[in-house]
Amino acid sequence: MGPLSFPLASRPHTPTDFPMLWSQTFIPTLKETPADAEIVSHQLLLRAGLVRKLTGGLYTFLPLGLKVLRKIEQIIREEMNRAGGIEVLMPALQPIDIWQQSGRYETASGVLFKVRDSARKEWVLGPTHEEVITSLAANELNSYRQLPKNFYQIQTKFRDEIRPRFGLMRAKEFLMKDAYSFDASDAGAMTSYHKMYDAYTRIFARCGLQAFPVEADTGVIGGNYSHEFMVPAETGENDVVYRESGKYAANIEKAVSRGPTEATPSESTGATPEKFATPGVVTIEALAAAPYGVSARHQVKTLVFVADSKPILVLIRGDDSLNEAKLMAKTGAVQVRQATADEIVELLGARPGSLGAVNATLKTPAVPVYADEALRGARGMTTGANEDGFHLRHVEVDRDLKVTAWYDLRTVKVGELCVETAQPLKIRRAIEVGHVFKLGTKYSEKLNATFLAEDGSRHPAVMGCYGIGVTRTLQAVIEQCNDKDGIRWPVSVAPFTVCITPLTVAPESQPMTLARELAATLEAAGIEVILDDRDERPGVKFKDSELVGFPLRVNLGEKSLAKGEIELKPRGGTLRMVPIADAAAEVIAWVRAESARLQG
RNA sequence: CGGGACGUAGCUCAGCCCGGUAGAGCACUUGGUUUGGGGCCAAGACGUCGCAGGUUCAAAUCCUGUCGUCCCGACCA
Repeated sequence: MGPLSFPLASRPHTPTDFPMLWSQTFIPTLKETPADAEIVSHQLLLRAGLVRKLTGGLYTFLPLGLKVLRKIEQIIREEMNRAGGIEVLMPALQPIDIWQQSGRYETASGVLFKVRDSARKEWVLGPTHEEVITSLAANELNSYRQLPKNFYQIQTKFRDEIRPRFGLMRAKEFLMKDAYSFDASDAGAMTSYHKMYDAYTRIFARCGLQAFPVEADTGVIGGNYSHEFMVPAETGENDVVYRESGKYAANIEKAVSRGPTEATPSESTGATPEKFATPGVVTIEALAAAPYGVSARHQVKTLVFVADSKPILVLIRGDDSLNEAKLMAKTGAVQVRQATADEIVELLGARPGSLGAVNATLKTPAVPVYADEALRGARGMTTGANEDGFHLRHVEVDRDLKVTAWYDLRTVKVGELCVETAQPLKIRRAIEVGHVFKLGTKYSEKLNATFLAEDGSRHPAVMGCYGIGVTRTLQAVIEQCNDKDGIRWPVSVAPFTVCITPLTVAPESQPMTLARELAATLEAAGIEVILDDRDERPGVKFKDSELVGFPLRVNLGEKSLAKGEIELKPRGGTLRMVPIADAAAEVIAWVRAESARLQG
């Protein structure tokens, strides 16, 4: 210790701070499953004493939950830094003017938490930070020489979720890593995008998560450069369309196929549209049933939407369902909602169930009609007559309807064929843990984030944004790594790697003495240890350590110690006896091997 | 915002239909016993039955309202 060494108010842990004693921290495990937790990861979050609910969508992180969160954060930091990210921290409280400038004060109003200060001035709690970072860039990034830059932060986000659910999965307040790249060119933006894509792949692998990139909806911004990182799980809120063998995978909002498995009728009868009575028939199913027997495939479903305040008609084959994300993306509409019954009657003169777009039956021929590609060339179709209780048959779409534009608007179904390979597609549920998105110049233009190029010309920076739900990732790990006994943490994110469990805890007893020595040795080797010093029966300690999910438990009991042995019990693995003298080395070797498996 | 379910001890729940002294298990406290997979025995503490109003001699129980929670849907940068 040199003359400049002095005790710091806050110093790193020293061996005297260790080991962490179970009795000295706070791990309130629950034997029974809390009634308001539906999915296994939410139940285990509560049962293992990681979090407690304050109220719907708001959670307190207890010591163990916080430790896991910090470990995930650290993995994210390391990989973001490795990929050239620069860490910053932006305010959660934001002025509304930048939101008005970007246009999202209106379009995002559904999720914006708004607050007022004592002067009654309005502010928003940030659900995301494009506006803030772009304001910074507008002031600070003025030359192509400063580009590219990729700023990131790990920070609390606020979203006024209509229905928070599943614990941390969808919360009103949650921890997010968000990053924003600024490039001088489109090509540069693509490079930044791919760097983040690769970083995300490594991050989730290091967290022990099986997460897969899938093509994602790009909404009004368009383009093909958006991927979501998905963790397969039945409890997820997303549907992913994928090909068993091969690379294609897409969010169902974006997914495409070669079309319906059964062809659209195209044989002409030569007949012209004929009105027939269908009293009380207001569903596809009813028209398909006796006595009408018009199969769903032979029907044209007519939907009325209000897109950016203007009514539109959307046509889908009767057995298909509309994909609203596609509708918004293809029409460029920012806000789309289904028309109300009153609006529909006003527009078409009939109530839902008898609607159609046959030109001759439209009161207002000027209303735009968007039709799904599957209806191209359709003949012999049946659709509503725009008169309650009547339908039209012998409808030929090309002849009888005026379609403003044809788009792919239908939702892909299981078994349809991959566009590229013609192999059948499958669908499964998944949890979205990350999203990479090439933004282009939408925000840099609106918030004036421009730079001077080498030739003196001024351009908006080309942006990308990249998010990881940190708290959601934590829960996704639990959702993927558990069994009937509890959580099975990957070593990389486990709150403690090793749980040392002396079966008698008298201070001078052999199990406790050896436990302390082993803990010190392991800590010196950089392994995080918790020592279960509680005076509980072995069964209680075993159950608790398995519920919480420490990767390796080391049992020190008088019986095996008498035989010169210590027991190693990997979580979910088999018990192994090792000589006392070899125990530390065996544990270190085990932890190194496990850690190596998770290095991305 | 629509549909459904539920609010009783720290937790899981019974009691409610058919109104009449507030219950069980787990957890907690004390004592004893036990000690390699959530022990056993005994004693104890813990409740304005979510809240407000109404009906009634009498309300956890019936009625109305309200707040909260969970699920399905709508919504979701």
